[in-house]
Formats: sequence, structure tokens, C-alpha cells
Amino acid sequence: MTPSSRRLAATAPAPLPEAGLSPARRVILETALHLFAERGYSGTSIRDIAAACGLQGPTLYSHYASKEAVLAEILRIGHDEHLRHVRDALLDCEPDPRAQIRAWTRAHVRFHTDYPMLAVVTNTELHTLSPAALAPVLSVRRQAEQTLHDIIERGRARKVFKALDPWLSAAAIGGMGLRVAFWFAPDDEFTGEQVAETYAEFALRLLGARDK
Amino acid sequence: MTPSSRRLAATAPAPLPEAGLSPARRVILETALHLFAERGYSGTSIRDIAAACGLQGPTLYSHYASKEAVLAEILRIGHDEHLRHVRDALLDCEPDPRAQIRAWTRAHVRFHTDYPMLAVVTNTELHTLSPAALAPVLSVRRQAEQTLHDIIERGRARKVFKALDPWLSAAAIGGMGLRVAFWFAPDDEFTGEQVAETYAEFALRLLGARDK
DNA sequence: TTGCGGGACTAACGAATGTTAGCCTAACAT
DNA sequence: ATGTTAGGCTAACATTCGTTAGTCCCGCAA
Repeated sequence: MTPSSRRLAATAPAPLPEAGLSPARRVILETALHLFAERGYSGTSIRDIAAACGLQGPTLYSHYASKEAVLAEILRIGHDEHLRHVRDALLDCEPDPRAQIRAWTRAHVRFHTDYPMLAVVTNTELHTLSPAALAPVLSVRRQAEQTLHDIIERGRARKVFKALDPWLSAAAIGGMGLRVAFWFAPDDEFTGEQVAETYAEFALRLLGARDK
Repeated sequence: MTPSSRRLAATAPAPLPEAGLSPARRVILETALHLFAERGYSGTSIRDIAAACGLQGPTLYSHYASKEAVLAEILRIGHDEHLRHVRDALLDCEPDPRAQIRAWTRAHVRFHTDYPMLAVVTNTELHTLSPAALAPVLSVRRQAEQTLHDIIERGRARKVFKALDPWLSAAAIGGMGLRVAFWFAPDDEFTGEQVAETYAEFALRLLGARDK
């Protein structure tokens, strides 16, 4: 919502939450993530990425088979991390649907505040992937969405939510969280925690959650 | 939120809500809009657009000075139409902040359901514009946002909203509406009207609106 | 000392990019 | 008939694209 000449507010990518990457691969991935987030995948050339790493273009092919392979790994890491966020949040959470919505939304938002570039690329460049590379990523995505749908359905069945349409409720909660990645910056007026907390309350209100 | 191999659900652009376009320009703009929405600006070549119009590449330069000029006009139309939506909605609306939030959100969402491709490009490719071309578009964007902020502030002052942070509330309402353009399709389970109506209710709940 | 592999390099390929220049045709008002 | 204009064409430009091939160098194990 906040207009600016930049595509997203964050100015540097957070370290990738992925173990087992060789140092060279890590540098390439994080540099590519930075450029993809700011200029988009098609707007970034292999030579752009290499130059920002202090390398020559063809050198990247010692580490990745193609430009698309770089994007595919970024998208995989992004979706894995998002799913891990929401799954972990639900694991240590009371079984009350209100607590679960709170936990899910907080985790969802925290992913977008803590990894804004990863989140932006994850959500804007999905379509760029070839169908073969896309399938496993979409599967992870669906799992994260399913957890939210399940919580809403359960809350409705127990009459703790006076939700309007459950599918639209999930779309709204997911959508408002997605957008955070574009305007959030670490040195903002808000901390990631504050945004997450507030959005969790928004989600509960939106679902018509009964007071505890 | 709905995963698919396509970037957005809509399959064809709605006719551009702009009078005074020569027939040739209109065809070019709508074709370019279609391609930009699906593949992005950088992922679409001037020859792609021309071919989809049944033309040769260089012919486009009889109508637009550059590829960027095509995008600039699309973005201008998109932002103008969005602002017109929310402004018109507020004009025939009672002065009650609840009615105004309802009207604003409905208009916001309707823009995204009725012109999904325009909305997607408008929100995805803003950053691609050069600073000179960007400035007037950003100005329009700010006006639309300001109307929402004003309503929220007014509702808080009159104690009809028990809003949490007003800026975050606006970001959440705007963000959940933005996202609609990506999953909405005209032959969906929902009509645009239903989505708009539901999201308007979401907005009121999110703001903690007192019952009338 | 030798062998080897990781990681970097340059040169080069064919294709595609945005754009310019120059020309042709059909329609229409004078 | 004439001039004008809108709208189209082909040829060609310099540049950049993703990618491949082949080479070199450095560190380390045998």
C-alpha cells in the first residue's frame, strides 16, 4: 500500500534459512534473490548476478545448471521456510482454534517481515517456473494453505468463529499477510513482532471469533 | 492464495475503461495488458505484443514511442480507474464512517474483480517505470490511499471504530483487496459483488466497528 | 612430484532484444 | 487530381541474452 519508487522496502536480503549450502552457492543465491526481488527474474541477467558476486557470467554455470535452477532453489527454500514457520507455530499451540489462528497468522506474517525478499520473489515469480519445476513447490504451498483452511473449518464447526465464507476468510487472511513483505523494512516504525501481533488480532476479528 | 501454474486466474483482459483511444491504440494496449499480466513486462517483447495484434514489431512505434510508453499508459489508466472507483463510491454514501468503509472496500475490491489484469499489472509493474513516468502515477495512488486513511481516522475520532493501529489497519484492508485480482475469475464460485460485499464486512470487523 | 578436482577465466555461439530508417498503400478531404 | 494522413511493411542496427566449450590455476592427497 505504501507507494515508493522501489518495489519493496527491504534493502538487503536476510541470510537464507538453509543449511548445507556451499559458500559459493550461498553467495550466488542471496545475490540472485536480491536482484530478483528488486528487478524481477526476467529483468535480471545471469551476468548481472555474476557481476554482483564479483564473478564472470559463465562462472555461475559451475554452480547451477541454468538461470531457472537458481530461481527454483530460491523458491523451494522460500516455500519450505514458510511451511516450516506455520507448522512449527501450530506444534506448540493449545488446541483452541483461536490460539491456532493467532499462531498461524503470526507465523505467516513473521515469515514476510523476516524474509521480505524471499517472500516477494516466492510470490511474484512462481509462474516463471516450468511446469516440472513448479509442481513440487506448489505442493508445499498447498500444504501451508491447507493448515489455515483446516483451522477455520474446525473453528466454525465448534462455533467459536462466526465466519462469513470460510474460503474467502482464508484468502483475506493470507492476502493481507502476503502484502506485508512489500512495505515492511527492519528499521520501520513497527517491529516484525508488532505487525504479526496486530495482524493476528485482525484475523480473529475478521473471523468473528467469540471472546474467550 | 490459490496455487496454479498461471500467474492470475483471469484469462482475458476486460475492455479498458478509457475513452478517446484510437482503435489501434486500444488493441495494442489491451493486448499488451494481457501479456504483461501473464508474463510480466520484462518477459514480454515488443514483437510478442505485435504478433498478438497481428502486426510486425516495428509497427508499434507508429502508435507508441517506446515499450515503456505502453506500460506507462496502462498504469495511468489503471490508477485513474481505481481512484475513480473509490471516489465515486464515497460520493454517494452517507457520512457515517461505517458506510464509508463499506463503500471504499467494496469499490476497491470491485476494481480488482472487474479489471483483474489491469490490477495485477498496476501493482506488479509499478517499479519498472522510470522515475519521471512514475511520479504522476504515484500521486494518484497516494490519493486513493489517503481516502482510506481519512475514513479510518474519522471513525476512530468518533469512536465508532475500536481500531488497532490505523496505519496497519489500512495496510491490511488494502492488501487483502489487492490480492483478489490474482485468484478471481469471472466464472468463479463467487461473483465480484459477493466478494466485495464479504470483504467490506471483513474490513468493518477488522476495524472493530460498533454495531449501528 | 605427481595427479586431480574445484573454481575461476576468456572466447564465442545463435537467438532475441528495443529501436531506427525508409518505403508502400489505402482512404479521404480539398 | 491532389495532398494528407493513418497505418502498415521490410531491412537493419547495436546490444544483450542464456549458454557451451575449452583453458588455466591453485590447493591438496598420494
